[in-house]
Amino acid sequence: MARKPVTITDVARKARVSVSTVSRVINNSLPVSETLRKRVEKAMAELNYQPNLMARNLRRQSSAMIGVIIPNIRVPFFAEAVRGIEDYCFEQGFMVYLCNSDDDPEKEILYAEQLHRMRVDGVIFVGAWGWEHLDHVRDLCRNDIPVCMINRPAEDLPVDLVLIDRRRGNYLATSHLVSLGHRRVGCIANLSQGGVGHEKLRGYRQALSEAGIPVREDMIIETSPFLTGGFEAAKRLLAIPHPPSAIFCRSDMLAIGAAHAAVELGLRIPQDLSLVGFGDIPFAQFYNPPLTTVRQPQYQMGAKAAAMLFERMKNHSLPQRQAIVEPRLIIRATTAEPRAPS
Amino acid sequence: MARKPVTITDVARKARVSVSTVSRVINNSLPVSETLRKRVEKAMAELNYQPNLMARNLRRQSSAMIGVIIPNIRVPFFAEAVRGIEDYCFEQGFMVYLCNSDDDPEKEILYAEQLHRMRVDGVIFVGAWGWEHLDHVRDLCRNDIPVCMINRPAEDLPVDLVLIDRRRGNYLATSHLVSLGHRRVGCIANLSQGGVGHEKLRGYRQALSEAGIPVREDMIIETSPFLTGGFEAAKRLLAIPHPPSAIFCRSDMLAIGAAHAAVELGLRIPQDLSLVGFGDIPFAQFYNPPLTTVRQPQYQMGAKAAAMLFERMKNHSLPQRQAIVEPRLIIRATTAEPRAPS
DNA sequence: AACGGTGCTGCAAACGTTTTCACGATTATA
DNA sequence: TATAATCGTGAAAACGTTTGCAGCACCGTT
Repeated sequence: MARKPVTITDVARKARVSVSTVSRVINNSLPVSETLRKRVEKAMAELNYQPNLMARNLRRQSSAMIGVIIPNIRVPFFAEAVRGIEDYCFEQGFMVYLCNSDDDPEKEILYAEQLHRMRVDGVIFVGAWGWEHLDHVRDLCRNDIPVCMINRPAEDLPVDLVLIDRRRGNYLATSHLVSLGHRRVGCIANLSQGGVGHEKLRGYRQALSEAGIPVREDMIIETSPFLTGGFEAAKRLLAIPHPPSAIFCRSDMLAIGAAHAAVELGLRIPQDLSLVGFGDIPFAQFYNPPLTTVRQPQYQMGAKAAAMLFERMKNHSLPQRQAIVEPRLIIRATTAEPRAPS
Repeated sequence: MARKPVTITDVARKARVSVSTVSRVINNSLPVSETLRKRVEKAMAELNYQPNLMARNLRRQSSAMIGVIIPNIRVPFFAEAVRGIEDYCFEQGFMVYLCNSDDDPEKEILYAEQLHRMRVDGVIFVGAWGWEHLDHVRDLCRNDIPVCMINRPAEDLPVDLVLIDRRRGNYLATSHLVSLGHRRVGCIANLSQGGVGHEKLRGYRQALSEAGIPVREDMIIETSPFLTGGFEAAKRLLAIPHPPSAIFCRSDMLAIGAAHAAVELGLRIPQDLSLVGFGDIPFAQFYNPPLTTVRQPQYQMGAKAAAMLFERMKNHSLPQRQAIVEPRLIIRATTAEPRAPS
């Protein structure tokens, strides 16, 4: 029962060498004779010594740790991206500190500060929240902490960006629906993606316009980014007279929520209602029927972000860089021609 | 552009006081006159000072941080439990350090060591892996680091346990199926739950026995804990002559994978095949058709574990304690009477 | 035989905090 | 009026590492 944690000094004493020597064999930073090395290793093993990282990092002025701020780990997209980041960092011998902001700017700011206090070597923000709240990011930059963002704008700050071409994704999804013959296609978007104004849903609007279909604003609904959000939005959408025969949902979670609503209303998918999601989360393929969706290479985006962050950690004075990844339409079984072509 | 991070000394100099005074206003540990306090606060704000946690923790000999080791954040059950832990810790002003072991004992050991090196104030293990690999846990105990485990045995170590009554859950699920009239009830379990030997699936076996149905070992399949695992297992199960008319899956992920296999085989759910899962993850309710399952209060289990850990942190010499939570059967739409009663 | 490497080693100074201790000034008590 | 308690403050010693510097022994040159 070790009451007091064992320190490097204990090891040194036990091995009858100086602490410097112990330190050197731990990090093998400088050569040390075979005899002493053996003695030290033996002592470390016997004492079950684990170096104190707080002390080491304090001295080294670096934490070998990066912070990741996400809205919510429960959302599969974020979980996936996090794994991409993590796996990359793990290979580099870095650890990642994960923070759930719950889509709450207050919490995000709090965590950003906390990461600063921990003196992490870099921070990755993923998704949600937009340009309104950048002060805390600016603070990080001012303190020379490298930052990278996934799917999130950052004005002119010297931070790296990994983005999916959302407009193209929206376009792909919508034009798939109109090419099937749909004329009334609705859209469900979540609020936290920074507004739904004209320039935001451009891909959707463009696909409709190209087909000569006027955009109906009452068929565009904003909602919360969860299953229930999609559920409620779809209920509303399907309640209007001459409801849409197809709905494009800006995330798979929303699409699945919407599907649930449709089934509850006695509609069959895809015969009575076509649905396309966004993301291609693991569940999408296994949904019944399997979900047509726009694939977003989440894991890769995470890994890419980590890679860019590391580059910036090596050279702090890089200008802003962007990596834009291409979405891909995955046609499965929730889309079909409309029943009675309208 | 602050090249060198600002320290407490900088603040002290700027406010023309000693570092001790600054420290005291930060933590308000001791009274300090109004004038000085004002000066210090002003200086801190102007310099955008953030205390260095590595230094503080080193000095304080505590990190205000706990570690959580889970198999995989992508599995909704774990994500949910993590949130329970996190929210509790957040209230207590603690941070949590999250580690994905990927069900790899090597990685788990590595992370346990890392947490030890970081001198976290406690560790929570959740799920997976069993009694074979407890050495690293034992190490933590020996070094007086409090430990709590969720859904995982721990022999006689002085660690707290939060368990769901799995046997009862299995029993509930299976007897629901037999009470509907099913006589050929299969079972899909994941490997990592520590063997499937006789005592392990007791609830399932008991429910069958009570109904006078012999247990058929060829209708019990072990597989990987992912969607694909359930998919493949179900394919095998449904390929045997006189296949089961109902399958109990020991997790919702498995059940959804299995459902996918059934649909692919042209079977309708629940008419041709009844399915019950375990966990009641958020998706279960939104699956099509909504999944009958055994609810496991994941979030609460996480929160409970955190609470027990904190108690142990206050008093390190507690004996082992257990909290056992009750499962509940949630009947939805994937279970029905068998088509042709067999 | 004196000299410049070279290879290991230990001493001691950081790293940025918190906290014990002592000290002077003020106020309360005898 | 002396003495004791109280209050606010600063100096300095930790906390457990890493690392620059210096020393010492040994080696191979001149």
